[in-house]
Parts: sequence; structure tokens; C-alpha cells
Amino acid sequence: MKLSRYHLPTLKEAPAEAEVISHKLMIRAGMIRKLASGIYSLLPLGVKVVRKVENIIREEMNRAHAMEVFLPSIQPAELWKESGRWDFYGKELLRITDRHGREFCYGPTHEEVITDIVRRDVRSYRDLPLNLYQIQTKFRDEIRPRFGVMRGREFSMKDAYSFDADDESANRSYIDMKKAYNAIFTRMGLNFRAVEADTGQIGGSFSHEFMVLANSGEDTIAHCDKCDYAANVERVELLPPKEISDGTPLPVEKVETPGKKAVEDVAEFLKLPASQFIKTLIFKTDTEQEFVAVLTRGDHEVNEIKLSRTIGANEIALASDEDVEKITNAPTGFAGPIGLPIPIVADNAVAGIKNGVTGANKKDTHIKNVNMARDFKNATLADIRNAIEGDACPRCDGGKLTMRKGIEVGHIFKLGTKYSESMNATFLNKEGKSRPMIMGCYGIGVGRSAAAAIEQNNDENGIVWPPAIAPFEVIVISLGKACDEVEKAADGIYKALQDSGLDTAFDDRNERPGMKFNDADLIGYPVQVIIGKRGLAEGVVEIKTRKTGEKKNVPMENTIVAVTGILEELIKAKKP
RNA sequence: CGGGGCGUAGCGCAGCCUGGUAGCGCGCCUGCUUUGGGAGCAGGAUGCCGGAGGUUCGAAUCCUCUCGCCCCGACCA
Repeated sequence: MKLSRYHLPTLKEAPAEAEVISHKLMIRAGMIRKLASGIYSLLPLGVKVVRKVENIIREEMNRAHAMEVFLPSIQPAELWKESGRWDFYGKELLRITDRHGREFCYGPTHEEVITDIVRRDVRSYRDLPLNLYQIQTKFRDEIRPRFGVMRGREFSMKDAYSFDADDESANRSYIDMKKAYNAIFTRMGLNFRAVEADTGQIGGSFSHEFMVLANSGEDTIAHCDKCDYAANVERVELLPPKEISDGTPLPVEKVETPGKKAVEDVAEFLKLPASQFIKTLIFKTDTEQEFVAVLTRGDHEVNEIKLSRTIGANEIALASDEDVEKITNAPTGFAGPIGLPIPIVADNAVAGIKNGVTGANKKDTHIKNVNMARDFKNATLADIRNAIEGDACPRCDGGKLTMRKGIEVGHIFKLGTKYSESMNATFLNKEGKSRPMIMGCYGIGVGRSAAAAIEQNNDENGIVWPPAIAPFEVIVISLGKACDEVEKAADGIYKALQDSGLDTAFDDRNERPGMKFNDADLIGYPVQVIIGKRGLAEGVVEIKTRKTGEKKNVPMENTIVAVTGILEELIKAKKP
């Protein structure tokens, strides 16, 4: 591709709205442009990258016996009402009404549609297993889109759905997909981990997230320093503390803590560690009780997903200040478990606190020497907090958890029969009995994968693409002018590289060298072949490796071999 | 949805407090020179100052409303 004919609007400065590096670089490199909040157009260079990602995905999905389909992006409400998600999916589901007043939604995911397709035509265990996938644009009306295509509202996703006759076969399908995902992200040149995850709104029995390790990631993953356990912090099953408080509880004592509300403030004021505190939060829920008091250790955080599951709520939120005052008879910041008129759920770790400090349900007052076993026996114990650095590994003995940030690029779920039952996707088994199919679903964020690759591969000059998903594998930079000797030589090399099967760009623009070099570094072609007057006189070209910055002169006739060699090495270096 | 911030040329920003000719850098166009890391000189174009209403002789500037965007939080793949 000749850049003189390519739409490649690079920018020296990034728009102020871009926050993370991948967003800035995708805009600057001329890959994307924003249309509205969370909605982006892909420019030619962006399309090139996305196609490469998609093709890797297609090849590995096909290899795993999945078949590509293409489902509608607009879906009728009836299907969603049938699965029960029309009411449960909430405001993220973009609902549309057509001219006749019929209700539709822009698909945020396609379980309903695919289940409908399969239930129509699949009747027998002989037709199973079946795995269908598509690459489609989805829309989820995120509360707060951010970070460019990393968390857009409209985004491209590969989603696959498996249907099996029995549990064993379903597990095999799941494992096959897990393998395919490992192959996909490895080929893309990403540094990633598969971690145990929560199933969220998709539902199902177990799941793994594929996380690209990057400090800008929005998710935190915990992994064990002794075994290979890794999980999303939200998901980590925490063990109850080994020691339950028995000791000798001291008599309860009220202390004045004027104006000290946050745990850190009170801790500093009383000169006690935060772990000695019992934090009391009041949540409003959609359960019968409406309000619930939640206790965690002062240095722990409530995990709302675990909490919802524990109390059987669909929606929970922190109670308003007014509600807190009504329930505790005190301003916020002084709530405590003793004497509360609402149900209390305590995190397992709270049982291990000896002589702890809590709010007194009275303004400017806390209580010391509180012990669960004596002072608030009515509380229910459960695992309702996020893991923190140093927590014990739930899988091995003596392992400690450490934390890393990650970007979720893929998520696989074993769904079980959630959708097949609600939507009647059944088949006849060998015995002639009707059974619901066992389903799995498997997603990959296409644009997000590209963005994650940039998060992981960039430097002060721009993007450093892994070769497999670079928009072009190599760029030929001519330092000559239109039609002069240098440009003719460059053109010859460009054609030779292209004929050899390399995806090659040719910067034949009538621009100054500095401009071309900076653009090439910004866009991040893995290899640059530079042809100038000086080198031409000696019959050599300069070859620069973007990743290392290393430059070397190579006889012109060896260009292809040299470029191929560098690309191979870059790919090899990525493999663990 | 709560808190904070921003809308002025394609992009980055100043001007607003204290009302009176709309500016700077980059980019863009023309010409000449230049050509191995975002060139130099000369000339040029570009603005419903997000929108509506109000105050005023006069509004980018003050007031009200509205729309859009960004950040933090809650939420989420």
C-alpha cells in the first residue's frame, strides 16, 4: 500500500479527552475517530489491525470446530422476555421501538438469538455437539464509557456458543475453547493470564477471564505465589480466618471520637491499626428486608457481587445518608452492629477480630473492645469482601495472593441449561427423552484486544505492534523525491517485499524524512526499511527494528531475507 | 445517577475574573529555498466563542436554562 494514496491522518498531539495511552495512540496514529461518547469510527489503519485480530480468531475458532454465522444486531423483545432478561438486563440494554410500536433491542450479546436458531433445527443428540460463532457489533449502553475502544458502548465482539448433550461433553467444549483462546492470544503476541471469574449477568456455573496484564487495566487479578491459582479479585473465594476470636474479651467501652468518621481517621485518632476496626455499611437492597447492615474489617472492602449472592438480592446500593441516619440514629460514619434493627451480614474476617472498634450508632462516638461472639451474635457470617494482597490462597497451603492489573479481553462461560431451559432448546437423547442442551458461551473483545496490545506494547515514540496484528508487517521509507533514483529503488524493494508475501506499506509521500520517521515510529510497523541517497550509492538499505530501535545496513538484494528474519525473531521472542 | 471540570479555527490552548477590533502554537493553502528524525522565509484561508433566552448602548466574557464531552464514584464484558 502506497501511503501517498492512503488515508492516514496522524496527529502530533492527542485530543484532551484521551486518557489512557492506547486511546491516545490510536487517535494519533489515525486508527480511530470518535463519533459520540463510546462510539468510534475505524479509519483504514484501524480496520487493518482489526481484520488481523479477527482472522487469527477465525482460524483458531475454525480449528476448534466452531462454525461462523452472522446474527442480526437488532433483536425482538419477545426473545428477551422469553429468557427473562428483558426485565433483568437493566438500562444497559438499548431498547428500540419500530414504527409499529414493536419493541426491539440492539443486541448486547446473542444467547437468545443463537438459542432460538439452534432450538429450531437441532432435534437429536446426533446433531450435538455444536459450536457456532460470529463477529458482530454489539451495543451496551454503559453508564460511563471511557478509554476509547477499550470500553466503548458500541464494540465489536467475537461470540461463540456451544451446545452439548451431556455435562461431560459440555466440559470438553469448554476446555477446547479455553485452548483456542490460549492459542489466539498467544498468536496475537499478548502477555495474558486466564483467571477464574464471576459469571455476572450472563449467568452460568463457572467461567474464566482472559486478562492482558497491564497497569492501566480496570480489573484486578489475584494470583498465588505458590501455586498456579489465579482469579479476578471479585471472584476469589476467601477462606475464613483460622483463628476465631475466643481469647478474653475486654469490657465494652465507649470513646468520644468527635468528627472522626472514616476508618483511617478514627484509626489514627485512637492509634489502632485499621484491621482492628469493624466497618459497618448500610445497603439498600431489592429483597424483602430492604436494608441490610454489612460488616467488614476496617482494611477490607465489600464485594457487592458476593454480597448480592449471599443475601439473594438482584440490586444493591449503599443506603442514602437519610436512610442511614434513620436506621442508626446517628449521622453516617458512626454506624455499628450493636443494637441495629436490621439484619446484619458480617464478612468471615470479622469473626477473627478481638476487641475491635465499631461505631456506637451515636454522633461522635465509637465503641472499643467489641467481639462478635459476645456482642452481636445475630450476624450472619459469609465471604463478602474483595481479596487483598497477602490473603491466603484458597487452593494451596501456605500460598499468599498477590495482585496485578489486567484488561479483560476474553471471557468464557459454562452456561449450563439456563437459556436452553427458559427457551426450550431441547433434544432427544439416546433413550428418546427430551433434554435441555447444555450451553457455553465464549466472547472476545476484538477492538479491546487491539487496544490492550497497544497498552502492552508502546514507548515514548508510539506503538510497537506485535507483528501478527500490526497493520503492516514492514514499511519501506523512501527518502527520495517523486520519480528520482532513490524513490525508484524504494519502489522496487516495496514490490519485492510485497511479492514475497509480506504485508508491506510504502511511504512514498513527498514529505520530509523526519516526518516519515516519526510517523513510522508512531504507527509502529515492526520493521522499517529505509532507502536514502547515501545507502543507494553503496547498494545498501537501512533496516530498523521498531521494538529495539536497532538499525543495520543490509545489501539491497538481501532485504527480504533480513526483514523476514527480524519478523521471525520478534514472534519467537514473544513466546514464553 | 451523585461529585468535579471543560465546550473559543482541523488539533492543543489563551482571552472570561474586571463586558468594548477574537488571539497564540501546530496543522492547512500558495510561492521560493530545503530534504537522514515533525524545516526556513514570504504570503494566505479558516470561527454562529456548543445552543436558547436574559441583563446591557454593547456579551466569548455577567445571569438562567439547555445540549455535548471528559474525569472521580457507583455499575459493567
